[in-house]
Amino acid sequence: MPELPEVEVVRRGLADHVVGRCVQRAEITGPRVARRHVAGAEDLAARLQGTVVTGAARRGKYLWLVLDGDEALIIHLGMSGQMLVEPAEAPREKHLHALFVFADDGPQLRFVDQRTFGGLALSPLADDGIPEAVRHIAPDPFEASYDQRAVIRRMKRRESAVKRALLDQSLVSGIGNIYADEALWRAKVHGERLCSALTKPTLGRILGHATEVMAEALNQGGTSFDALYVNVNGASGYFDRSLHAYGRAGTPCDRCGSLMRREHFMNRSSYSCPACQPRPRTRRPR
DNA sequence: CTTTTCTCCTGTATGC
DNA sequence: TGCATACAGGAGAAAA
Repeated sequence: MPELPEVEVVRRGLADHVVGRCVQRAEITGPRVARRHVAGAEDLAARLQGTVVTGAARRGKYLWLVLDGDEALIIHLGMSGQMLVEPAEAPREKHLHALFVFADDGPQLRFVDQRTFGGLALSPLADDGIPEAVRHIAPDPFEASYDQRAVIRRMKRRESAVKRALLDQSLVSGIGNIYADEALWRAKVHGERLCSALTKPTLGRILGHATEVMAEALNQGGTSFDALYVNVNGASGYFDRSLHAYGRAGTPCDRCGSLMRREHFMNRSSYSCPACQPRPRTRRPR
């Protein structure tokens, strides 16, 4: 599942293979992929025609192509989205939702998404380089504007579980279920403990571990890049052997040997060590 | 305002 | 073999 490191790998691929090229024609297939583009799929395709891609940027899990320097094509990969750079004669993928043909003779850019949680939209770029449609997302830990002390202050005031806060993209962006579990394992904290019950140094350690584990994943994901295939499988394909918590239910904790457990939280799975990460004593009110 | 739940989607795995 | 069900989960709308 694409979280920040995987999305960054895709961004780098787009920077290498798409920036500097002029869109001759765009096909948007079906309304769902353009559901965040209020004017609709046809409007999106029409407005992409003739634009020049001048940059590829990212905040958290949001990715965008800068068009002619003043507009952004927002790309969200959702759960299963892929950006593929392929020759025109490559067969159409079953779940192909968007196709970009460039004015040069180079390869096409395709958006393929099995579960269609992802999508494309055009959004004006603000002065700070962030598209309007991404403004509600907080900076991710690798941005210059990221202020960890401010994030800690906001977290400390929250009465919700710390894992919920880690997954809240308006607090800090880029962290998904996998890296949240990894950060909590490294920090030896159970995800259902309340933010307000943790000390600021502990909250800082958790955020630091989240940043660290994403940086490590990015280092490994970056090596997997294939010139003609902008990969989205960084976590599942390359970093998974480095995971200590996610998907490890029933296997020994890499730190203490206790058998890792799986619990359900926020309609998804959470993995943790019962010895290193004890549940909070007082059950949260429902 | 804050916090939580629901919903969107389809391929894969599992159980009866 | 076939059918039903669980699961994967990001993010925004809706509800509390």
